[in-house]
Amino acid sequence: MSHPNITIMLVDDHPLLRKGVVQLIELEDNLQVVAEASNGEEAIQKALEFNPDLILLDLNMKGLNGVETLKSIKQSGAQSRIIMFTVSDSEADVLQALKAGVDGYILKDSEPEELIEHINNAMRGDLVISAPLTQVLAKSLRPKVESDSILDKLTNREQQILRYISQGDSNKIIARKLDIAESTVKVHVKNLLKKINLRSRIEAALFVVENKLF
Amino acid sequence: MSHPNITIMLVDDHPLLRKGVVQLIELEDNLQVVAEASNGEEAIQKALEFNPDLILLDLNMKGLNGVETLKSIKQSGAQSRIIMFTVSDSEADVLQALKAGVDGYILKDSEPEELIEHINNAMRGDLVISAPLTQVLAKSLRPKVESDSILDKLTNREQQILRYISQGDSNKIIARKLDIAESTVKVHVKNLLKKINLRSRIEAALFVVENKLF
DNA sequence: ACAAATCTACCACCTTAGTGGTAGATTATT
DNA sequence: AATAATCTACCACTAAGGTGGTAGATTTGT
Repeated sequence: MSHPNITIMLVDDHPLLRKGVVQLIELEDNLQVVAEASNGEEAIQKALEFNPDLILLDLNMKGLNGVETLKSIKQSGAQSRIIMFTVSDSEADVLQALKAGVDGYILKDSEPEELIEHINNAMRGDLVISAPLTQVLAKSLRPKVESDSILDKLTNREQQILRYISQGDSNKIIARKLDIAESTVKVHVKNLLKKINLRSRIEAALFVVENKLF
Repeated sequence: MSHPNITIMLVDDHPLLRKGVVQLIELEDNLQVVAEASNGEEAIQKALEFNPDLILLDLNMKGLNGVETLKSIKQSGAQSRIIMFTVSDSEADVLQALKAGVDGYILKDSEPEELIEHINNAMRGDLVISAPLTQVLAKSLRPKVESDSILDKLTNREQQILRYISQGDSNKIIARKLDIAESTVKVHVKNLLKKINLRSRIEAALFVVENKLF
């Protein structure tokens, strides 16, 4: 099954944990730990030296943290797939890692079989994520509840115009689309900015997308 | 354990499936199906009539689809928690439902015990999502690969300024932050807009957040 | 050491955005 | 029927954004 002989580098500042994972991995015929590192700098250097197929990277390390290390390794041109292997299920950590382009995010409290399965899936090209993170991810995609009330403050016309602003339209273009005068558009923009207490249409546009208002 | 006596409405256009789910649910002491509907319109009406604690809503129905029905029920002021119960694991469907504010998204091929557990968790206030959707959600949070190459076209300074633009800063403020003249900032803005072929800083800001560039 | 790219700065000019005010027409609300 | 809110429109003015050009200083690559 799965990939023939996958080479792996382990990055974690706890020797005991590395030992455990190595033992687990070496039980699999097709998996082989070819390098270990105990911090980010070492990881970056060894990634180039050993060019492993896959890197299991701890998130919380002294010195360079996981995300910084990840970015460096990616930038260095190494072809390794990189998986975060960490205890943190905090939204910020998960999102940061995803945005930095990890190929997987696995929690350390996963079952051993799960870890092995995830490794194999990652080498198949999947983006692997520990199942318990589903909630975390879903939440970050949801609109904030509070922001609804802000929309309520705006009249229909203002909401409509805010929608166009958040698409990057200029006042002139909005006027054309709504078939009203540009001066009228300006009035609405002025009023809606005041209502939601923002200083410019850019802030308004960013506000819309960040809060997923529409 | 968990909630005492949860009232549930089932919405699905397949009578057989409803039958099966009803039987499953009625096995639980604290769960009770108080209403069924076979389409969106009926669901909206009965949501108000029976005011169930929880609504299991099919996504693909004739007439009003699940998301539209969801929005209507929410707007009508019903207090019910609403869970999508569907076969679709497509990214578009999941995201649409989340943005519309569902309280859960459960796949129909879940194990019966899972469904029961999800229902109870949802009533505790959790956002419940079937585990197999983790990948789907994670992917939608990732930056698009192609957009990296666009960043490569920009010089360091231009990237830096684009970052500020995407935070809503004006040229004047950017100049202050970088301790350079506003006229210089304008030069960089002019050049970066030309390079990524956009017409205004708003489009640039939106481009950044939509592609999760930083 | 030289060329190319980048960063800096200024200028003039035009466009777009935002503010303050007035004011008529339409739509809800009471 | 009367009031309030909203939508429409215009004006004048200030601020901010964007374009085109020139040009010196610095960094990078060869």
